[in-house]
Amino acid sequence: MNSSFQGADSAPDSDDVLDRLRALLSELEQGDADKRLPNERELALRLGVTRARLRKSLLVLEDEGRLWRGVGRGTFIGPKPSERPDAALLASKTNPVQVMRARMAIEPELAGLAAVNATDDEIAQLKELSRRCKFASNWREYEVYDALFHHEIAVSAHNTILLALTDLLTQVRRSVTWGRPRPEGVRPPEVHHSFVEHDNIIDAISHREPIKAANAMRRHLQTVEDRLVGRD
Amino acid sequence: MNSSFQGADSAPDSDDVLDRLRALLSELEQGDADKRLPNERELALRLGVTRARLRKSLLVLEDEGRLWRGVGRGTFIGPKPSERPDAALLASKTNPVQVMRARMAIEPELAGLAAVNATDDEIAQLKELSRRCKFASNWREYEVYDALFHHEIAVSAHNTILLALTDLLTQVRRSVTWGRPRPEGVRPPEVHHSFVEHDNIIDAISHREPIKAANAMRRHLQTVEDRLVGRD
DNA sequence: AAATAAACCAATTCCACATTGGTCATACAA
DNA sequence: TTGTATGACCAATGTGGAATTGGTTTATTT
Repeated sequence: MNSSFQGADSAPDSDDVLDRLRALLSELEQGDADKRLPNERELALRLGVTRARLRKSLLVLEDEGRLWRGVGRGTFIGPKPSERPDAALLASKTNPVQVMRARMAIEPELAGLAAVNATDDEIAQLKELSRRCKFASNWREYEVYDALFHHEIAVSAHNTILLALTDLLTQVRRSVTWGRPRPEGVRPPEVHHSFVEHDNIIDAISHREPIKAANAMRRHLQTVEDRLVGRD
Repeated sequence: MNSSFQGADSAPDSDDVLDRLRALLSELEQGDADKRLPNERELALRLGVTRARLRKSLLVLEDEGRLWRGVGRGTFIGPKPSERPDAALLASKTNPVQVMRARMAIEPELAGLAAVNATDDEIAQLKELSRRCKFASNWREYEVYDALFHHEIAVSAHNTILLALTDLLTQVRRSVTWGRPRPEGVRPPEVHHSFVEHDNIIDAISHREPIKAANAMRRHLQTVEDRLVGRD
C-alpha cells in the first residue's frame, strides 16, 4: 500500500488534496502510461476527503491534461486518447469546404510523391482509370472511377499514412450526398474539365516531375472546388 | 412472405439458385441499403437447396460486390464497408519518415487556418501550453504538452476533418516508441530548439498572418525531422 | 467420386448485470 | 443564507456467458 493513500490527520483543504494527487500521479507516471486510478468513491475514502472535494481536484488535473475520465470507464493517467474517426459521424460535423481544404493539403503532396515512387504498373493503372472516367455511361459510374483514380494516386505515393488519411476523406465524402444530385441516366459531357486535368497529372507523374504533378493536382482540386461552390 | 422465398418444385441447378438470389437482391436493394439477409441455414431451407450449393452462389455475388458476409455478423446487401483506421495497426505498417511527410502536408495548412480562425481564448491556451513545454520537469511531460500544443493548433483552425486527421496521426506516433528513449529524470535543456519555434508559430497566429504561421510550422517540423533522422 | 448432411470452429452479437463518472436533492453546519 | 457533506439516482461503459452465424471439416450416402 502506497503511503500517498493514507488519510490525513487534520482536515485537508482543497489545495492539499490537489497536491497529494499530483504527488500520487508523479509516482504512477513512472510506470506504464495509461494507468488506471481507483474509482472516485474509493480514492476519496483513501485520501480521507469527500467525493465532491476530490472531484474538484480531479477536474483541475483533467484540465491540465495530466489525466482523463470517462463515465463507465474510470480515471486514467495521461491525456485523453482521441477516438477512432468514424466517417459518418465526421461527415455530420463538417462541410464540403472543410473537406476540400483537407484534400488541398494532402493530395498535391501525394501526387508529388507518386511522381517519385510510382511503379510502371501503377502508372498504367492510372491511365486505365482515367480512360474509364471518360467513357462512363452515367455520373454514378464516373464518380466511382474518379474516386478510384485518386485512390490509386495515393497508393502510388507509397505512403501508408497518407493513403489511410485520403481513404478516410473519401469515406466521409461518400457517406453524405453533398451538392446537387446528378440527373440519372445522363452521361458526363464529352469534354469534362476533369478529363484533361487527370491527364495532366498522369503526364507529370509518368515523366517523374513531382513539382508539376503537385501543381497539376492543385489546379484539378481548385476547379472541383469552384464547381462545388456553385460556379459551373 | 415474399414469393422469391418459396421452394422450387424441380431440383434447381446451381445457376438457377444464383438467378433466384439475384432476383431477391434486386427486390431488397430497393429498400434501405445495408439490409441483412436471413442466415445461410434458413436461406438454404427457404430456397430448397443445400447450404453448400447456396454458399457457392453467395460467393459469386460477394465477388461481384453485390453483398458481403462476416462470421458472427451475417450476410448484408451492398459492398463491404471499409473499416475505420486503427492507429496501432497503422503504426505497424508505416515508419517515422512517412508520418513526418504527412505532418508536413497537414500541419502548416492548419497553422495558416489557425491564424485566420483562432479565437483569443485559443491563442491564450496556445501560449499556456508553450509555457508548460518550457517548464516541463522531464521529457515525458514535455512530450505531453508538445502534443497538446499541436492539437490545440488543429482545434484553432476550426476544421473538423483536418483535426481528426492530425489526431489520428498523433495516435499513430504515440502508439509506438520510435527513436531513442529519452533518459529518465532528465529535463529538456533550457534552450530547446522547439521553444523559440513554438513561439514563432504563436506570434504569427496571434498577428493573424497565415503565410508566416504556415512557414513557421514548416520550419519547426523540419528541425523535428532533422532530429529524428539522427542529426542532433 | 460427388453430393449431402451433420458436426465443429471461431468471430461476433446479444443480453443481463456490475461498475463508474456525472448530477441532483436533501440534510446539516457555519 | 451559504456552503458542504451525504446519499441516491442517471447514463455510459465494461464484463461475462449464452446464442448466433459464416467458414471448415468429417462422415455418410448416392
